[in-house]
Amino acid sequence: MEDVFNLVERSPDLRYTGRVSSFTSSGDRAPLRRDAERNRSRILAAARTLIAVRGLDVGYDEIAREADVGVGTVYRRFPTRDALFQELFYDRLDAVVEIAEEALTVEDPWQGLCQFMRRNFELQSADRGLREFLLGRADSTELGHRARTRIQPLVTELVAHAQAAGRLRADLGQSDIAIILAMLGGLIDAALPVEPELWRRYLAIVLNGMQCEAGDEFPGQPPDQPQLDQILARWVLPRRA
Amino acid sequence: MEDVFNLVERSPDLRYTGRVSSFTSSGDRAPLRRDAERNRSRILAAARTLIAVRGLDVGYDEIAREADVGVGTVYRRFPTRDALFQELFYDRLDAVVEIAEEALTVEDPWQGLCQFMRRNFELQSADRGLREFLLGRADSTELGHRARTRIQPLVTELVAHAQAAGRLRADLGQSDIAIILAMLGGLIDAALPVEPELWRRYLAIVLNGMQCEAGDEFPGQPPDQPQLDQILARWVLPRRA
DNA sequence: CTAAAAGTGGAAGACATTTTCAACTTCCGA
DNA sequence: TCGGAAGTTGAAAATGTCTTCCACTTTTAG
Repeated sequence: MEDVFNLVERSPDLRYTGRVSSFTSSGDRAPLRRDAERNRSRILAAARTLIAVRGLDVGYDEIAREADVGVGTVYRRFPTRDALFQELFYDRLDAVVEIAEEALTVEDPWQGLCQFMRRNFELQSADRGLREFLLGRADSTELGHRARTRIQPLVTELVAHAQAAGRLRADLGQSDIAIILAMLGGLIDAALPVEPELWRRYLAIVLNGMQCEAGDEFPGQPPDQPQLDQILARWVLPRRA
Repeated sequence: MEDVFNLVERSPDLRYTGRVSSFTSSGDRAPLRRDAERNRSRILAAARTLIAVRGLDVGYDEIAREADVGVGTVYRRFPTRDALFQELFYDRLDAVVEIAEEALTVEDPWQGLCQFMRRNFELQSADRGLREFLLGRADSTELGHRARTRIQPLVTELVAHAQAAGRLRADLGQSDIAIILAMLGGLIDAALPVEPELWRRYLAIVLNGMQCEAGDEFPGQPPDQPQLDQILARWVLPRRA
């Protein structure tokens, strides 16, 4: 049987592997005292671990405890949550972009789209914070905006190719993909500790439904950009600003 | 074009229409003083409105203000949130059951299943609290348990019929329906104020994917009962116990 | 080595919400 | 009508976070 969705083979591991702060958007910040730099790294390491497991809502006090540092130090270094997220997720964006670019090189454009979605979830399964960030902060922060402008065109292209190849239904748009990613993201959150691979099943169902072969026209339209932004911004309502 | 999903016509309105506390699970409680009874009704009415719009997380103080009653009164009457939810949602269950039973009488079993899902969302669109209750409290409370034992067999039957008719894929189970309902429920939450009917589009996609005609076998298995319970219980993590 | 600058910790204050309770009010039955 | 049980109220205590602040420590430059 042809594996239409390419859902059985696993992708090469894309989890975070090192490099805590070598070069980021704020890589040009004023140099810190040696002890301060050390603490900064410990805070980032602690935050990375905690946020990957428990999401964006972990308290500063908990990060401080894990990093073996006072709360005040965390506030001094990252006065806002967004400053922290910026450091944490800046380079993770490249991983997503890479996934999309690689998917564009796949011979069969439909397989490419499937692969993009699959790898996306494999990446996000390992990092709840990243998932919440990409969904909930879609456009509200500097980094969120950068994420969108880098990733969205690639998705649009993936969609167009798959449609040109006659495999993806013509009445689907780039924003439909975003919505579907968000829908399945919710499932990952809920199912992760129980059955971490369950999303593959429902991704397969959805992909099956997106193919050309069968069915009537889908009701409604793909949401336009402002709608999409609003919807995504509301999806994971972050308790803490 | 045949309207496979029957997604265009709207169902008759099933919103809550009256009867604040005539007979419920605790309909046999000791009689209250007249003023107490009146306050109780006002609290329930206020809570119903607020919770339908804003979800299960509205504070007691806000309910009290809306009901024009002291906070203490709310606590006296409903010492736990679950006691309140019990009153609020007891009869809403019947609406869901009714939807399922009606769907079972539809001639084409596939149409029946589609209709069940569609009406379910129409009901839940109007009541965010109900949605959160049905998802998040799946089995943790008395009423939640009752909900499951009443609704689940009906869904199982709907699924079996649709499969016997050769329209629903054989590798789908009752619990898959539950997961899909939950996935789309998340979308409703996010999209309601922006584009309240958007869920119809993605329901159509999913239903399309669930039909027999195309595609390989779906990976994995439908989750079993304990898995499903855990997953649903985690889906909407309620801030307040 | 020393002094100033930079950095630190964590108690205390601010805040938002939940829960209790003692003084007060209303209702019911005799 | 009246006594007392039932009910109400809202201020205050409890709770759980988030954020600030300053006396103290560490680093660095000279």
